[in-house]
Amino acid sequence: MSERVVPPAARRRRRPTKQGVVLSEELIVETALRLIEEHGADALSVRRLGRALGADPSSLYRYFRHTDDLMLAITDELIGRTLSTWRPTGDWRADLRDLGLRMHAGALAHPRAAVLSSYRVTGRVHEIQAVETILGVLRDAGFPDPDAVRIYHAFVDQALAFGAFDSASVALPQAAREAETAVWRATYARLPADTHPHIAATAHHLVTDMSHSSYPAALDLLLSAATTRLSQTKDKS
Amino acid sequence: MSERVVPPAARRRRRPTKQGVVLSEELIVETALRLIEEHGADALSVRRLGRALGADPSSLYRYFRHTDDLMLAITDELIGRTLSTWRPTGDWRADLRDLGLRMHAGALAHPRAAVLSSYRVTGRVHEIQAVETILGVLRDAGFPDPDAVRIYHAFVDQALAFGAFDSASVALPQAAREAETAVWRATYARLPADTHPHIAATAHHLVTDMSHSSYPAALDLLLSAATTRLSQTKDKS
DNA sequence: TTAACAGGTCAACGGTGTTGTCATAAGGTG
DNA sequence: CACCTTATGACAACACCGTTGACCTGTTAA
Repeated sequence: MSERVVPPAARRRRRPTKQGVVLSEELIVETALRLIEEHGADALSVRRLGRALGADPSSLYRYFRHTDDLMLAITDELIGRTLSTWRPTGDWRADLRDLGLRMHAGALAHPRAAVLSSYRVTGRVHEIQAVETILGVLRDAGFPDPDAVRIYHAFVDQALAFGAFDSASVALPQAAREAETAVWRATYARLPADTHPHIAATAHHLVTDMSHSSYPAALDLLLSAATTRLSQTKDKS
Repeated sequence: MSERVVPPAARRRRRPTKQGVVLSEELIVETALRLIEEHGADALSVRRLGRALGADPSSLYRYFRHTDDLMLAITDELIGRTLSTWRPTGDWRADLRDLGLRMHAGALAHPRAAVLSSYRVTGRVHEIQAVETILGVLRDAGFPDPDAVRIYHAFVDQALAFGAFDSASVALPQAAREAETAVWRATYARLPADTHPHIAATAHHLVTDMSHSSYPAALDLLLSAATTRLSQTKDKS
């Protein structure tokens, strides 16, 4: 029992399950994603996944050591989908802006999966490819290695963190989501100026601004700070 | 059974449990927090909490409708603690930096609660107080209202998003957490330079940098971009 | 042709949140 | 003081969960 998972390359004996399904890593990941999107993050359990696949739950342990392994495979699949259509143009700032917005949009397209997976380090192919590409964009732009790594880290984490953060709102039950947007109109917009002068003075801006994601603004702030830093670096040399 | 939770004000008959403990909402929240701190994030379950309190698990349902209710009560307690000791000094940039770091640290101190609650808008007193204060800091610094709101939004969401993001790693089962840090050493640091030149060139920086939170760096980038914007605004007037 | 074994199934273990039911002691009332 | 109401704790049960050891069988390579 010490090792029941066989590397994908060595898989050959593809016996169908009792219900006639031929399992594979891809099929399992695909089905898991569908399950999450259709029935919520809580719907993902080994038993339910087995049922959805037409296989005994324990069969899945031939493909994944534990649930966490499966989660990582799902995550990597999502990273791959996000990057598959992105191509850097040579303008580092525009490229990173585009990529950041894509990552954010990608998370929002699969909010329930994003909430579970955004913070994981997979060490799988798609992730490695992404790291290499982004680092390349920054180093080619002229950032010294320590800056490149620091900005890479902040950039990626910001995109992932906001992706998960905004996904969490989207994944909320509809009633709860509506209740939260109502708070800005019903509570904040009605605070009297004598007790809460700053909120009262900006109430109009708050109501319109708080209903959107702040990620684009945060991303632009990060990129403009990076631009400033790069020009300072070039002045010195 | 439609309503087994009695509002705190109406509680009078404080009968002790079999083991002699007198339950209360405060005691339960306190014990839950202690449990998380002492035995890790996974240690919080209704059954374990009941055991720690010396009460039957089902007794807790007299105080909280479900575990999520308990989670929110814990979160509310934490928000209060985080803000209670912070006082703005008049230096807007230093004040926001301090507050951001406090919010982030507060989340990390109770990761399991942070993950579940960071993205919620409560509209309660502590939250309103925080909004008013932060907006005041920005407007007093000289930011025009639209900028103040935009920067406020980005600042708060970034602190909360990174708080939840970094908490998620901390809340991971220990084995998974160790596996992730190992990935940087075992996988990324060993990629050959001919296939992954940028990773290979910065491997040393990656290994040291990726094991820390990037929030302080992201926070500084945001604040320095805001500073630049403020000076541009002042030039025009 | 046959032997090895990958990959499926089955049953079980110890955990989880949650609820219906019951017992009882606390507290108000006369 | 005695009585009645009921808040609140305890118990048992339900339906799940992830995971594993043992078993069985069809596929494949020799």
